[in-house]
Amino acid sequence: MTETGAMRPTRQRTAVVEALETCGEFRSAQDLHDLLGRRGETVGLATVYRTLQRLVEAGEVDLLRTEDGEAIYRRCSTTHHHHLVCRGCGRTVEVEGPAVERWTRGVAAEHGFVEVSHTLEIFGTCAACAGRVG
Amino acid sequence: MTETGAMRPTRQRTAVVEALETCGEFRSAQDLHDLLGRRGETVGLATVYRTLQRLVEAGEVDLLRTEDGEAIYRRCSTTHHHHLVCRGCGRTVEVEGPAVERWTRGVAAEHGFVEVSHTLEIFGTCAACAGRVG
DNA sequence: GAGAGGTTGAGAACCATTGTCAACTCTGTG
DNA sequence: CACAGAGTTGACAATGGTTCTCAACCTCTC
Repeated sequence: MTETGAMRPTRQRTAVVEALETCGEFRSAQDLHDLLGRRGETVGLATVYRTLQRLVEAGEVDLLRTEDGEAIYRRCSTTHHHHLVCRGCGRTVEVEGPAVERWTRGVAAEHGFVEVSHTLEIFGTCAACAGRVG
Repeated sequence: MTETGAMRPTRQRTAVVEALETCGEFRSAQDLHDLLGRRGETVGLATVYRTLQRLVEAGEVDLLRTEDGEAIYRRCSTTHHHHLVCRGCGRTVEVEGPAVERWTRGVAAEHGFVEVSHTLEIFGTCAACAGRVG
């Protein structure tokens, strides 16, 4: 366990963060690993997973799951927000919904729940992808 | 493909549905398989998975994912709804939020997205569990 | 530049889930 | 009832994402 340990700056970590930075969309760990390989930056798959895990814990990266349970990651703003994600190309829009936040808190309180958290993601097909197919 | 094919009533399917019915909480396929085994109802694991899949497609069972991506299933009402789930005991409350539905559709439309779907789950600690600990 | 301890990577291990396929069960028909 | 045809089952293999293992390797400090 390295609860509070500093995260040493290594070539590999820099590479992973950079990869996340450049491709602004949600990507799986394996995608990022491939992407790094094609770029010439060899980083072990295990290291990619470990680094992403750390970043998620640190709140610097958002983690969500596709419909079949695969984990996908994205560099995001650190304020609380949700995502509108295109199923086709992965294009992502960060959205905020104060009303929704209020609603969830209200519902939870109404039923006597405390320590409330929630997940809310919107999936759809963006205009570009919808036009491309039929 | 059995798109519209009728679902034949078999001992195994009845058993799975009954198992879901009796334990009202979200359970993984493996849990249900074990549960059936202990009950004396032998049903193959593959069959449990297949049956659950069918039920989800038919909208008779709700599927959601734990934080580590495992699929869990629950017999639910067939109208569109979301869940307020207790982290401690798994107690589940079905909730509806017309305003949220409207909001998600609006946000999606605003960004030119079509074929929109969304996931929204609320996690918290219910009054009983909160009282029990600290 | 030596020591201590975090970090890496190749491959094995894990584990939920899905595929395979021969045997089996239903249901409708003659 | 026998029969055919189609859906269903289950033991087991195969997949595939993710984590573990552990010896070799960096980084930092003194």
